[in-house]
Amino acid sequence: MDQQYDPKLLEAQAQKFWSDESQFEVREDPSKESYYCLSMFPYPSGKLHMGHVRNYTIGDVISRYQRMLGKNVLQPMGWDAFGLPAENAAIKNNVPPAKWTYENIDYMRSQLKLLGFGYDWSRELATCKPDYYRWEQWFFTRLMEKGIAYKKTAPVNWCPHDQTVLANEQVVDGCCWRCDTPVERRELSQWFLKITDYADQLLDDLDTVDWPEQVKTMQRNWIGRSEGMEVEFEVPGHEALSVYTTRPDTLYGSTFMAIAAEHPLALKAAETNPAIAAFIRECKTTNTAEAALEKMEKRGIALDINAVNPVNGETMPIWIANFVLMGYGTGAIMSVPAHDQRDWEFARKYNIEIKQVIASIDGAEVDLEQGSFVTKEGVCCNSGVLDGLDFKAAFDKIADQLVQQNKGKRQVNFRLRDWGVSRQRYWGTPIPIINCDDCGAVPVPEKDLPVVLPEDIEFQGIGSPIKTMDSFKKATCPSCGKPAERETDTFDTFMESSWYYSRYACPGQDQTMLDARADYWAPVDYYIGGIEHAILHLLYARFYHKLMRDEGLVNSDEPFKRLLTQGMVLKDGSKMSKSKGNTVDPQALIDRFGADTVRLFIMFAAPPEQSLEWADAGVEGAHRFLKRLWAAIHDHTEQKQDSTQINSADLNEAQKAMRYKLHETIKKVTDDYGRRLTFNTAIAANMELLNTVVKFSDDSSIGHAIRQEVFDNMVLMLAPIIPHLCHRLWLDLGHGDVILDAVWPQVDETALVQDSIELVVQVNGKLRAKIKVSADTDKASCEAMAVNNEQIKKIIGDQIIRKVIVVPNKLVNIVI
RNA sequence: GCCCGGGUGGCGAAAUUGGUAGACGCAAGGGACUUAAAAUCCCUCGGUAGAAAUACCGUGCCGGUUCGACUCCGGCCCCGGGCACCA
Repeated sequence: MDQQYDPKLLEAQAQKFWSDESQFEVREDPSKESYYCLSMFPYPSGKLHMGHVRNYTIGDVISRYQRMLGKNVLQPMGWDAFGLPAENAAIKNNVPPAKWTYENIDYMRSQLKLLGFGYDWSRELATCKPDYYRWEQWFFTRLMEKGIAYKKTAPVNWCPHDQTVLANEQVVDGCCWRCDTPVERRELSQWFLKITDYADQLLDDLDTVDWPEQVKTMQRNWIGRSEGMEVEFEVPGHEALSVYTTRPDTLYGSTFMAIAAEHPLALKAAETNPAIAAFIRECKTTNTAEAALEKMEKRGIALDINAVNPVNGETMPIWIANFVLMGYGTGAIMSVPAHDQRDWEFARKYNIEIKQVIASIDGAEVDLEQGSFVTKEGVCCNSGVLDGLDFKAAFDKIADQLVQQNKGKRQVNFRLRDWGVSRQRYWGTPIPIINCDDCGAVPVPEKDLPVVLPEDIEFQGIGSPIKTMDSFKKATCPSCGKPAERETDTFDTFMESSWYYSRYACPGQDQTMLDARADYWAPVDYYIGGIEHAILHLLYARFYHKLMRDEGLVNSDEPFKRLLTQGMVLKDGSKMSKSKGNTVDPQALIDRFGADTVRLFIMFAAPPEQSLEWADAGVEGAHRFLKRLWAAIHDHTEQKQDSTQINSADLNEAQKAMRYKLHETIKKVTDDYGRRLTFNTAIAANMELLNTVVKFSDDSSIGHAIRQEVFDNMVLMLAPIIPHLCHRLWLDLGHGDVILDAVWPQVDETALVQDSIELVVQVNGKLRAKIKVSADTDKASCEAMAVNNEQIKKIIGDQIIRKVIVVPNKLVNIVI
């Protein structure tokens, strides 16, 4: 065995072995339990960052652990290759997005290989390749036929100077990031998927998945099911206004209506009122992002028309307000300033009546000078027939009355909005539509798919090049055969990332989107990725899975059985990012210390779900441990000894203690891997075990046998985390098999039997003494021994013992 | 603004079901080995007081429940993630 731990050599050897032997290529095998472990695939941005390293190390550790439990483990990798950064790079460096993307993929793939991740590379996919996105195009045409895909107008951020659509990210302080021109909101006709049709299923099926509760809560809140009423407000001389409210019990306190700038009533008023027209123009200068909308100053202008409150016939002014959007709901709301903070602020600003209709439950005075009174715990007042009723009773009473009078209906609403999938960009999947003057939007027939995105293009400044490319645009209507134009918008990249997990199961399949292999592997047993994807990506993928199920492509309801959301990698307290200039390049660390050190450190620094504070110095500590492990096993294997059976009955105290420590560690580490997923504590436990075994100086043949047992198990326990080193150490410890398929360590319960335990003695909850007692001493004896302990006697003195609490095998608390 | 998290030594963290706060590691200080350095090994290491034994204080802040609270409850402060066209 070599004297020095040489990670470069040893890692190259292990990786060559895995690759030559195709150790990670798997096939469907009905005789074995399958385990599909998936990490969120990366966007090929250039090179790996620490967040990737963390994500993929977690996935690799889980995969290797599951394999040691005897499962048929699939761990694939691919590239979320379409997206905005490629276009930005194209503009900046004058390189086609395709070329830039493929070069990044090549480099990042080589980095993943250096880190030793056990991927089945024969299944690799990139979403920008036609053999992938053709099925997405085909599926979209199926969704059109089913009416799930449809067209409507929706607002986008528009830069009037560059004449282009901007992503929210490209709007900085309300202005275009390139030319600083104030951004406008503009309505465009776009494709949508009816995710709202699946809102109930998406909500209900959350109960069936083993996900972190916080992620499920976020999704539930995002879907936002609410029970309320749609209420009609008459507007004399105009069409009635319909609004949705979850608080019909406050109708008597509604003192004004607010409508969106794009609302027909507003547009009509603008024709004759220049002030209103100007206000509407101003309203269009807000970003489409909800956060921006919520944070902006709330402003409005009154129309000279009134609505009629359906419960009491009172007239209410109608205002145009910049915080009401046409696209969400009906574009009109009823405002109750006394019991809604935003309405309160608006009413104060414009001197609108504030009328209290909910009284506090204990009758205490409500001060509406300071702010609104927002509660469901209260009873109605100033509300005619509702007076004295609580929320539920008032809701039911007014609902029944309005339904009877034909002025409203009960309605369940969702906050969730349909998924807009059109993007006015180049580097994405072409939407497979031909727009014909006579036939409208016609899907491209299956025989003509894929609609291939031209890759050999030049970026002429701003805007998608295919929008002006005749060779792409000119088409023949599949329906009537007349000249027509191909759709030049592309899909939202969330489309590609919504089904890639199932496509991994079907490599080489060029006849259908998915085949029977998808159901052997899917649903994914463990999905690992950043917490930043907790809502959008995961919700869209869940939706897509249900769409595929309803198309008969898969037979499960949910794509991801279990989910692990890893925390972010931080440096100096904030997220590592190029713009902040606080990135750490994993490559330099791999070059210097080897992949095992990087993997070990990143798993040791924090539990997976927690954010991880990067510390360069800690990496050296991880490297030091590997050197110590190498040296300890080296020392051990140098000593030639005959093999001896360990007979637990014949061991001396030190030998028993050593085996106790080993099996206690196996028990803890198995729990850490399998249930808790706290790899940091699993590593710490093995560090303790190493510290213990190097102090175990027993030259006897039994001592040697115990050391062999310790090292064998230690290497097995660490193999998923530091696979290269353990691959080598396993051979050096004399094993002829491959550690990848070795069986996970088993606890020897007889080694865990203890004669005596340490009992903690507290006085008034404070630790005052520790006493050694034989295991399973009964309560009364524990109490007697504690009270008679010299140390404890001194503390108690002549004070009276009021109570003694005994927790067997743990502690005694004496209350004086 | 709304939704979801987090806050423990000089630093990363541990304490799993309400039961010994700070395991493990980093940094720092002292020592051994060495011509020297690196590497390695040993010791100390939450704060205050003390030579020490020990005592008191200590898990963002304020209050509560409990024999006992980092852990449970109420109220605040600060930091992070998401908010539908970044991925």
